[in-house]
Amino acid sequence: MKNLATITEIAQKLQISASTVSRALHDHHSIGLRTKMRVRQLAGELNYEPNQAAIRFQQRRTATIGVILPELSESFFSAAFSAIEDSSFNCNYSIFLGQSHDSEVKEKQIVEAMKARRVDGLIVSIAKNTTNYDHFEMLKKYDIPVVFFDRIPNISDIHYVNCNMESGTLKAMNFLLKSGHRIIGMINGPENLFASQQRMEGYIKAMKSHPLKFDPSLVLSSDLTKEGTEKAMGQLLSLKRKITALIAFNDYVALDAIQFARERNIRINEDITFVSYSNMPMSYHTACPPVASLEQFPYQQGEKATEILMELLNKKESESPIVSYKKITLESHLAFHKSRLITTV
Amino acid sequence: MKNLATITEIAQKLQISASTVSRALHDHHSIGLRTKMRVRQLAGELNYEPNQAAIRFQQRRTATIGVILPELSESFFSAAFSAIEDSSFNCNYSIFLGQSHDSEVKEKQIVEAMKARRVDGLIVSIAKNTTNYDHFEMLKKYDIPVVFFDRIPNISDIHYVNCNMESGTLKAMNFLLKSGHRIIGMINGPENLFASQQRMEGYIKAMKSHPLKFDPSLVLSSDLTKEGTEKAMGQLLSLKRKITALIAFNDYVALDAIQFARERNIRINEDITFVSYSNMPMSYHTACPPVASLEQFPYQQGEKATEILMELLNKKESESPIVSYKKITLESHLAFHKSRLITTV
DNA sequence: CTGTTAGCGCGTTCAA
DNA sequence: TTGAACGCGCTAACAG
Repeated sequence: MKNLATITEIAQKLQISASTVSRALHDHHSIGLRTKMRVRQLAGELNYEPNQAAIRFQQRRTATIGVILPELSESFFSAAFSAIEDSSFNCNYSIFLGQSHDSEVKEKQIVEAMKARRVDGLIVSIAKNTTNYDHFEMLKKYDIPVVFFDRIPNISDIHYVNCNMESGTLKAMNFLLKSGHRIIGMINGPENLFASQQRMEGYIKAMKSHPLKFDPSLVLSSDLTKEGTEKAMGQLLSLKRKITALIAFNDYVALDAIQFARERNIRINEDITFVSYSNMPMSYHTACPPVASLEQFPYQQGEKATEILMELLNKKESESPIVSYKKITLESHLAFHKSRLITTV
Repeated sequence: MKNLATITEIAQKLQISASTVSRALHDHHSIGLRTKMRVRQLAGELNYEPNQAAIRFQQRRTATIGVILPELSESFFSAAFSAIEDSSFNCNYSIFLGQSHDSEVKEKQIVEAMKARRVDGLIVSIAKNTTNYDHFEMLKKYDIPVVFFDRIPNISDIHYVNCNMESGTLKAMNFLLKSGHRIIGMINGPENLFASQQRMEGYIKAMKSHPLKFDPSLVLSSDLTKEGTEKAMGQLLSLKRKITALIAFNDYVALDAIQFARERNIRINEDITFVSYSNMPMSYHTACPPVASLEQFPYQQGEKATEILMELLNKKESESPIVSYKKITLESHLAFHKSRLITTV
């Protein structure tokens, strides 16, 4: 059984030609019912399965998409991946997955590897420090479409899916402002991320529209490491203007900031109210979760990204030139942790 | 640039044969230095890259391994995957990843898809309810080696890497017994999992060797859902013999059990001391983590599994028959959460 | 309705 | 040191 049956083998045994067998198996209209039956019968007996390697080689497509993510251990990304996996499974696409671990160098290596593998298309959430996009631009020459999601480059000629972090931040800010907070700190992410820029804009707009003065010293940025967050938090706490609320780049940053604050005997969500992004499920079990977190719909983002990519791949087949870039932006929404049964502190 | 350069193209431009080009690029000894240089020069100019689809088709190998896991959102599995990814990247293998989401049906589908894709080998951690292993057995006929890790079937003719959960449980039990606990409950996992059976054995051995009577009513099993765990926990709490310690199948089960207990005003790690398995990093931020958790070394398991698979794939090439099954068992070790700075309750 | 032929890109004999 | 020929398994254009 080691040597799998081939179309030629079936053809020989049946004393017909390989192409007839091929057509029979594909239910081609011009094949006689009798022949079809015979072919299928034998194919079944021999346990025939098409050699996809041969087909893909011949068709010049791999029916494979590459997915590049920063970190699977972050629940946002594992959820997004699940969506991509499910969607592409339905379309009979397989997935090559690579983690950049937030390194631009690794990201480039993965892109190279995927290009060499001739993936049909790519779905990407960029590393936190990626500032140069040549490795993606280069793919255009090879006709490999790229769809970005969530962590998207701040350039215009790309396809993407993301969440509107500006309006999201506005929602978070309005909630805090309505609760009476006036001195609101922010630990933002790396400045090159579009999502960071949007958070900043949202922050500024909220302050100005209230209207309050925008104090730039209240907005710091973390490199998303524990140390980076602690440094930012330390700086914020040492300001003369004492913050009564803090917006953190995401739930992981919030966790680090909260722990840092607790170690300094700050009462979480009393002395300082915390709000963050990404609404990870684990927050439910966490000692002191932020009061609220902006839901960013990882599953939906993954689904949409796959959808767009599939569209692009179909267009490619029909040879019509790509006219425009697909851009989808979801509205995030503020999720409160009221469901928590356990109150701590 | 859409049409990539081929070996034939280079050959034509250089007025030599394709095979010469092929050999030149492979640094074959029998090619003249001059020809080699010319070929490489032009290959560089044309941005030639070998068409891996063609090569793999011709070599009858895909240089791809399939990885099947229950859930990427569990940190144990995302860590293990990272290891597999890193290791196989170094060996120039790509990875098809599929999540079973703990469904036996989905698992079978993925195996089918991977077989159709002709992966060279498979690394698998089985779904919690998988009791029938035919879909893996069947792969032997196709000469596709499978290496299991962590969640392994309880059958003998397989390759695997796992942690010794019997001795691990012994360690956990001895810790509890030394601390004075006599009535120790256990919420185990599904009984078909070998790891569950090992936990049970460890539990019994610890009790008997102490010596104490083994009370079967103290050991329940959860289907690993929140509801399943709560049901088990409810049953344990309603026993006449009141437990003072509990061993949970893993940190997620522990989280659910702990929350259930808190809702009933049980003081965690005072009224009941919790110990669990898998030592997930997030426990650090958790409201009431178990006192200790057995480290199961996901990264090492992933590494070892890949190593074994690579060995098998090399052997396959050299046509020597597989004589024995590779089995690696790591010793787990009890990790205490003393590093936690935050004490709750 | 079916067979013949050709070719996808590459590596690998065998011959020169 | 090089070239010609072949085949991997399949599909598709062309020819009956």
